[in-house]
Amino acid sequence: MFNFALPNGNLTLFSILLGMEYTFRHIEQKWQERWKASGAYRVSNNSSKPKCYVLDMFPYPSGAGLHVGHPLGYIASDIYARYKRLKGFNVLHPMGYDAFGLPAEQYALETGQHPSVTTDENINAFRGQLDNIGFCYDWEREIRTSDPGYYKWTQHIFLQLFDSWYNRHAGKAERIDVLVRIFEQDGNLHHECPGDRSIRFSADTWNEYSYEEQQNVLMEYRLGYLAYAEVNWCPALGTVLANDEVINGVSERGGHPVIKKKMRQWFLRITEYADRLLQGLDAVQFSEAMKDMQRNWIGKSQGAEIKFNIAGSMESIVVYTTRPDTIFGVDFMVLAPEHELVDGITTNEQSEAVNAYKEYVQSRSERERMAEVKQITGCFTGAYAVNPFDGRKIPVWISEYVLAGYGTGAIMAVPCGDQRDFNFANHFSIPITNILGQAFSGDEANPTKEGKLFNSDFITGMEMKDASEAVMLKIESLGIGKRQINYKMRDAGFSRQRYWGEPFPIVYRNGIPEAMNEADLPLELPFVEHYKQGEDGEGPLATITDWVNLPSDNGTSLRRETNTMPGYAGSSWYFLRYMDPHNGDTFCDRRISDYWGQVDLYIGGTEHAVGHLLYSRMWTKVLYDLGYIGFDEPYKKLVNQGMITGSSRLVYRVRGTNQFVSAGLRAQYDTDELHVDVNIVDGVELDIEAFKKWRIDFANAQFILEDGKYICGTLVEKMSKRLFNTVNPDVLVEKFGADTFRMYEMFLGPVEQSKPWETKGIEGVHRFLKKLWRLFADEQKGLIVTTAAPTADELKTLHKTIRKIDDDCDRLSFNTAVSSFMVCVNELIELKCNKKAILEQLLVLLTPFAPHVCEELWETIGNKGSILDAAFPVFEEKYVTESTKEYPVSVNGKLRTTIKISLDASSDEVEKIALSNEVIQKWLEGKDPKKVIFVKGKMINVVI
RNA sequence: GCGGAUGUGGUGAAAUUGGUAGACACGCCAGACUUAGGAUCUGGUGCCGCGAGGCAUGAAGGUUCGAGUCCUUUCAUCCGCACCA
Repeated sequence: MFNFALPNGNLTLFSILLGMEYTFRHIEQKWQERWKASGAYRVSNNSSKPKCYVLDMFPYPSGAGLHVGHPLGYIASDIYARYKRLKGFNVLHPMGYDAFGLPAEQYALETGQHPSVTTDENINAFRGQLDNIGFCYDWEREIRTSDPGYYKWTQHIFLQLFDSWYNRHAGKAERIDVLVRIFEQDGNLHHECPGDRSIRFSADTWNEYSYEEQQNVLMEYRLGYLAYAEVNWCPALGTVLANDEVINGVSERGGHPVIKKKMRQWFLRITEYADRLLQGLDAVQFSEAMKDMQRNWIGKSQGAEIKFNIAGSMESIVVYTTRPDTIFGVDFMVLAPEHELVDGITTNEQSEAVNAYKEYVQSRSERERMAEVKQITGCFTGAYAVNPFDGRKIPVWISEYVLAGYGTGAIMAVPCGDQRDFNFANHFSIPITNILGQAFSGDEANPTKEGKLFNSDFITGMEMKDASEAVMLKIESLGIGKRQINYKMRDAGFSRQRYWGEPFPIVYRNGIPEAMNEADLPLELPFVEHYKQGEDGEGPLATITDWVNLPSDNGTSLRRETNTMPGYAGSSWYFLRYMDPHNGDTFCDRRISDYWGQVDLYIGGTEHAVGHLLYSRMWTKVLYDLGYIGFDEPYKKLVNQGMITGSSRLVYRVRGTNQFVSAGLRAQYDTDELHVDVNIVDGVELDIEAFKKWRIDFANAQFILEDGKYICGTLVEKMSKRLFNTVNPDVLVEKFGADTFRMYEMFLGPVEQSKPWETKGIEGVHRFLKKLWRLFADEQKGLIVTTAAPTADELKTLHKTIRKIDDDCDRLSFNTAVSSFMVCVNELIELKCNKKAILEQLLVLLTPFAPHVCEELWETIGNKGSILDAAFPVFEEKYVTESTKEYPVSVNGKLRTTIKISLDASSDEVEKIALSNEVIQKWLEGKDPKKVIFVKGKMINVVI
């Protein structure tokens, strides 16, 4: 009885669904189950289609779960992945978890629960929330950095770093045994030691070195190496603290003092890659802002190292300066308080003051040291350095604004050209030499790099740029210094005195680190009873003595490394593992990484601008150099999603009472401001009953209302549980559906832009989907789609939309895409269009955004196969071409009227029409126009 | 301190190449339908002005026939800064 067509082409034969309603939850669950059962999102590594790799920065599964800010980037990448699939690409779109980290360990310290247990729980909760939103991830490729099957390969790659050095001549990483052969033949004469430039040795010397001496030298070359560095040590807590956990020099928990403590730790020699990391930026599509941040972080500068002798001493100080031309303006010298020469040059009279100052600096964080401007601190050492050019004696100071890690840890201060030096000189009454002539006012420094020098001996009268070169040549000829390129970037600290991270696959044999046998990987993280740190700042692993100490045969001591790797270890290469996640033989088969290649689109937060991105770029370059992969930049295109801030709601309690006054009336009372859960506020109107139930102490609250309502105050701030302004996506999905939620997140604004969350507007998007639904179905009549031929207007609407959506998706401009869908549906309603030919194309366009409802309607109107693999509609110009244009006509640039004119009209004709227009006539007041500007298809401007 | 981003109606925003500022929504106002409405539909809505018109894209200048868009100066807010992830 169903196989007859009605004469009017109406498809009501399908309308067994009489009373068809948009039951979004039912539809979404149905399709999520079907897609799962059919493996709709499974991705093959073998395909004749072009590939596209769309990646999200994977989340750290925190206990707080997802709030609406998290999925913003995931939704954008999901839409893009689905769009590319419709466009005929084989799309890799995976997801996983950055599962090692401090919060889980902190939680374990507090509750005794093992981090692996809480991490699993958190991951399950995250997964539930992610699934709810309907992402097209291929979950068979899921990775977790804390999974031994994953971190086995993190350890493996670390060993490759340990086993490599950077050959500056070849410009790439090479194996350490290559270096050993070089040393055996030539010593290190042609390969300056990156760790310590003073290390020089010939082949003979090398061959005479003991094993230990050789290993020590090699350590100065390795890309993964050991060195000493300071950590935040909190004696009261017996713990090393993250910067995060230190606030104003004391521990966040308990407020105990924190001091710097030197410890032997692992580092990655990322500085060897500084130049390639800079150059690589030219070949990738990151925002200029992002590239600038990375360039700034790398901080390449060209300058000179100049040696100053200390008067009356055998010591000399090497300073680094980018302005050798200012050498005659040097009025004092500043050493970092940690500089190794400080104690040696300090005079007896000053030693007490210097020691006191050094103690003060010990308590200061690096950021405080750099940011402090109001308070100028420093201490004179009593020593004087001698300017190598004019023999002038200049005082040597120490101050916290000079950092030990940058340059040589010593600067020559030129107060007339550098504001910080100027302030310092002023504060300590150090006389200032003027080498800038009129350009220096005496009131502030002038940091100009253009102009002639005064009062500068042999470079007086020279342009600064030329003077720089002249001084450089002189320094070199005198042998008191050399040209030097410096980087602000430092080698990356790679040790954490923590439990919940990757153990290092390193064993110390009599104190000398050795790589573990690859066959013994992974070195699994052992279970511990407690998460307290070992003695002297060692990680918790140090407390498991029978794990740390290995049995040894011939009296040698064998001890494991007790630190673990930092959070960014696992995330530095995870994009490779997704390609080949189950491979037990290698971290990623070369053929497979050759197929997938670079990540085509990487979406994540700007907070990773420097750290994670630089580290993973470096790892990629190393793996490329060593021949494991065929490309040396991991991410071809990077987009940073903006942060969604919370929009908090405030209530005003009259001080000392349990009475709450509405926002508009609060000025009349003395009130305290309280954050209220945004989920019990509709817009700004408080749900009073829900409020009373929210917390026991509000059960008997009284209210002073305006117009019968309680209106809340609003405040935009960070989204955080503490401020009761988090919104759980689950709640919105339940109420409006995943499709609405996805589209609303996109509708909020450009993906890259930060914006406050406002739940209220979601109804507009939900209304849109209901309107879309009603193009297909009527609640009484059921399905109303017809097979009638579309009209020109309908085709025009459709094709305008195809062009816009295609373009917007390509540019990731999803907010404007959603608007275009709304415009399209509004127009189709206006046209009363229920035609299958139009609507099914619209469904394909929309399916990346609202996959569930589109699949449902796709099936309902009788299509076979999933809409996920439909072909993206093809735009045809002929349906949208116009013959006339309503031109805006301005007089002197101000819009006065619009006139409809044929697009074929010549400029003479257009001018005639415009000038004869009565509105324009009025403005002309009988005069002749000076000129008429006509831009075809755009506008007309009459200049009087 | 250094670096980055953002300022457009009551709100989120649009304006892709210098060419009709405020599309699309939220909210608000008025109306229709309804037993009902937190459903649906229709109309209106930047500000000032009765109107003609004027004023409007953080502020001040500039370039241009024409500036939200380009240039200079400036103010405000937010974010990052190496052990949070």
